[in-house]
Amino acid sequence: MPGPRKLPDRDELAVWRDFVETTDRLRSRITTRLHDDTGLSSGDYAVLLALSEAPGNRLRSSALAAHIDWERSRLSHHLGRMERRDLIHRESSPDDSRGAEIILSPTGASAFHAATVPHLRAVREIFVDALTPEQLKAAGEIAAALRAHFR
Amino acid sequence: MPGPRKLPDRDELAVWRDFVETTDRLRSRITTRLHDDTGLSSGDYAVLLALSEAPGNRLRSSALAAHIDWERSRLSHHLGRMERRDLIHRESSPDDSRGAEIILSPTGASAFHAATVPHLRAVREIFVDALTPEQLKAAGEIAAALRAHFR
DNA sequence: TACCGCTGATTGATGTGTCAATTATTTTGA
DNA sequence: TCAAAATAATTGACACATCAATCAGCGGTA
Repeated sequence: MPGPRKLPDRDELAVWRDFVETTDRLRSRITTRLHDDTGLSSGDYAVLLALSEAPGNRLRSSALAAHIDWERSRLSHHLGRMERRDLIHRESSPDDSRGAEIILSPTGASAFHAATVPHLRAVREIFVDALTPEQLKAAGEIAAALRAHFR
Repeated sequence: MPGPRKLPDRDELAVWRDFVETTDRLRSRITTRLHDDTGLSSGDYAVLLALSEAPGNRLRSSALAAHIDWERSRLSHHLGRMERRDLIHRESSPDDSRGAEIILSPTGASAFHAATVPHLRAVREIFVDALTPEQLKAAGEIAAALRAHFR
């Protein structure tokens, strides 16, 4: 009687390879399309979306990081690049002078607004339209199962 | 009568966001685990796998790029880093002196062999074990549908 | 054979992600 | 009160991805 299987079998491994490779290309298609259409990276888009939804279009850096689930250092570097392009700017926080407030700039707001429709269109064309309603539902369930397994 | 929908609806968008975010984390978990367990990145692994399976453990750079479906420039940069770590080395091709032969080094071969079991174990634990057999099958079908849609 | 275009591969610039170390400020507690 | 611990954020170093530009060698053709 065999013990618990430790390694994936041939079929499971094939599904894994297909799945990673395909989801990788999927992301790459969408982000390339976003960049070509709008000049924004997916990181830019995530930051701008969060700021757009924030009251006053401003967030503490740590709150922003928590909201989009990024490491602080990643965010810091990214904000530096976005600030150079004038998409956001930074102010020091009045209540805690070690904190920084990130503010959506007019340039950033208009870039975001110009990006949203083309981006959503790309999501529909590249992702949603590729799947049947059942497959779309299954995709949601698979994502949920994987997340639940990330103890 | 409405024309063809152009944009995803609320539910479709929610599935999209869940799906990308989750597959992103999935990849990140697996690659972090691979790196921690073995010192290899997923790029390293892909290159070493291809060389291990090649006759004589060597491939023309262009053949390697085609095999793992990478841009040439990406591969060139990556091989430079791998060469510095002595995982591979390069020779100029005898028949066409523009060409480069990429050769698996002993260090590279043993790193790859030491990595394969831990890597497959991680794939099982993080991916395969998270899904029911039906979900795994659905994942394969979703990947196939997405790829088919990448005209 | 001498030129010109094509191909194989590398390079440099820039953007991105991660880790470890650092700086500045606030909080805690003896 | 004041030194140590905790917190907010940045920085530097490096790996990685993509794009455009470059370089060397091959091959066809006038």
